[in-house]
Amino acid sequence: MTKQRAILLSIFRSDACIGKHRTADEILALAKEKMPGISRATVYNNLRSMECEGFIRRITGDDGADFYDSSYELHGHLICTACHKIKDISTPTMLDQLKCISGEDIDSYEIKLRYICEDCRAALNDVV
Amino acid sequence: MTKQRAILLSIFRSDACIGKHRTADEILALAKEKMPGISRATVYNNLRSMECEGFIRRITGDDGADFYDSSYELHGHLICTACHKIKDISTPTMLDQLKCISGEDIDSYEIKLRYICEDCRAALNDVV
DNA sequence: TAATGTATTTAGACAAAGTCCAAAAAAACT
DNA sequence: AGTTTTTTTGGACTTTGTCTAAATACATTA
Repeated sequence: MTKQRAILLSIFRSDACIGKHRTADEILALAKEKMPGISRATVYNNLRSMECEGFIRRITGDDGADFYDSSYELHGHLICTACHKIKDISTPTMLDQLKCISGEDIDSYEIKLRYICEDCRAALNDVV
Repeated sequence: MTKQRAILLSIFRSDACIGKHRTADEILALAKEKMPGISRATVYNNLRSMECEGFIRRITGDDGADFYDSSYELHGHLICTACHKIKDISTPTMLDQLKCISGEDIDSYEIKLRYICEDCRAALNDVV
């Protein structure tokens, strides 16, 4: 266990990440607070291995950057198309259901739901 | 209607795209066959507007390039984690179900199912 | 704990995918 | 035809992430 990896693990266990969705660059910035000299490559390497090992989950972002999610529990994501904020949504029976629909042995899934969140809807109503 | 857009629309209606999943660069290459001087920016601009208008659907790729799908019918995608090929999967009742689960007015969704396809499974079995 | 071998980190170059810009061209409108 | 609006163009630029080889840190074995 290197110092760099320990820092990254602790970041994912901290309030900065629990229940949130961070880009690699945000994780890099958080890591630099604890270890200014940490290299971008190290952060990317570790994010990849932590993803493979199941510590974190990667969400492919709609435009550009991917996001990392500290929960590995399979779940969906609500994405507001106005403010781009992401919320988790629990989908406990989805895996079985998707296996059933597809007739395949699904290893994992990614579900993104696009909507306008309450805040943005309120803001739009104010304008109109 | 510009000539460039007409070409792009015809590409999406052709065998080169129906039932397939193409990257922007592949679309650019197909467009250049019909109009060698067409600009990359034009293809990207049109892909974006065609997506907004509902002619095509964008699938955010797992690594790097996004894919375009000529069917705008909401459906899921089976993605083989070995060969990266994409197959469509029909999900007719999913939108209602997701609205119900989330309690939100979902505009659209994206579902990616990760699995090992039949061909790759067979190839793996041969090795083992 | 010293020596050795293995794995990880580092900086920076590199690559891929896509965006942005201002000028030119084409299309649409009157 | 003349005017206005929209689209296209080429190329520079940005963002996100990968690669590489040398240096360092870690782990292991004695």
